[in-house]
Amino acid sequence: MAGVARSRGRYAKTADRRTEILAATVAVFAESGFHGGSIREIAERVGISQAGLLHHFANKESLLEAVLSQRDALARERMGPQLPTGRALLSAFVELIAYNATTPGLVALYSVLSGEATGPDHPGHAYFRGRFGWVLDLVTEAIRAGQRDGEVRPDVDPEVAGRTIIALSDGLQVQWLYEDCGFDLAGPVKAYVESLLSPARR
Amino acid sequence: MAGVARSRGRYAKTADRRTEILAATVAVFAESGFHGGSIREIAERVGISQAGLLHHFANKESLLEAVLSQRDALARERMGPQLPTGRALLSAFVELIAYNATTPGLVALYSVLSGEATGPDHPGHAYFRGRFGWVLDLVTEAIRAGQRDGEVRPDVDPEVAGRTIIALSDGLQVQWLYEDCGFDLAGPVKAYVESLLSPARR
DNA sequence: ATTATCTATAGATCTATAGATAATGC
DNA sequence: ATTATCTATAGATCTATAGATAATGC
Repeated sequence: MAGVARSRGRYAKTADRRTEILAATVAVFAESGFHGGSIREIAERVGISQAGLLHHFANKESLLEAVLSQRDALARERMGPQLPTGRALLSAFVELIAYNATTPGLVALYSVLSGEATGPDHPGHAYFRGRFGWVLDLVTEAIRAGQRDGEVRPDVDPEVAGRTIIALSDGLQVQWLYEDCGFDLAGPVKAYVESLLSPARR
Repeated sequence: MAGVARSRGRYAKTADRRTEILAATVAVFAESGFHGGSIREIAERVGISQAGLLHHFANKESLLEAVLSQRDALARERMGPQLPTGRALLSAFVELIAYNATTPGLVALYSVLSGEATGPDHPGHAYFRGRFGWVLDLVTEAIRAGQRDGEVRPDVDPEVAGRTIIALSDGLQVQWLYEDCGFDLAGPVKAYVESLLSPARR
């Protein structure tokens, strides 16, 4: 369409500013949740005014979306371009939990928001619902593949074991936060995953 | 002390009113969390004014305390006066999860609040921290007792397995809420607990 | 006479916008 | 000239209190 002004684009410092804002958002939502945390608090930590922050993110929900998709991008980056399956995916899952233990802030963000967003009216509800769906499919399918290849014991129910791995990981992270990161987060997940493997392959 | 007026006590209807208020509080906190839910919303569901509600509970934190201790009282009532140990306690734990599946509102209350209260400044933080502590002790000790009696496999690490049972239960409840109660909540817990038992005793 | 409940409101947030000023970069 | 940031503030909550009225029960 004619008449649509082309914008000059963001200044050089903007990318860093947005990164600072997202880091503060993670911290505030991780401590207080979406409802409990305020834009003002986030702005204060960044050292700018609340209105200044809203120049970069239109509203509170944009902050939530940005913080959730940033977390996904980071995880995807860690996992590489294509996901493994079978036993290799289960190992990658365990390693991801071990990696999570190095970023307690992100663990808190995930635990607080996934609990808070359980209600259907929460702005993060659809995100987590979708996430639980595809993660379960991914893990369940990996177990099936592992069974076809003889890596995973044939008497394992793929869906039950898939749910167990995910629930165990999520539940442990909450425990870990209440215990001030005082135990090996990945240990129990590793132990459970190993119990699924065929004896010969362990 | 002299001069302390003795109060007449509550009216007959008060107990019921308080029960109604607590039921609405469970529903509201379960949907929106402590920060996201408002006293006004609770009062509205009961059909009284907000100030009328605050005649029965001094403030928002009192509502939280009341709702948490009510949940504990209910669980204690279900478990009976003295707790079992060993294999019997593990079975009781599985049955408790199966019972939880009949009260989705309480499951949501617990999941939302335990996630939200992960931050040390949340008014429910101390409660959940304490709760995670004693539940872990209880389950870990039961596994040790089970091993002494030959009910539980000797190669099981009691603390790791204890954490696993608790994390699995908590994580499953969150999954279950996102999937609209669409799977057998206790199933995976039962399967895991059985995997801990000595082969001869299964 | 005491408890239960209501209306009204103070005081504290909190989100988001309007409009002005400062900084950046074509 | 456009972007970034600020101050000021509107408008919507939300919690909790003050003080009045209605209901209950000694």
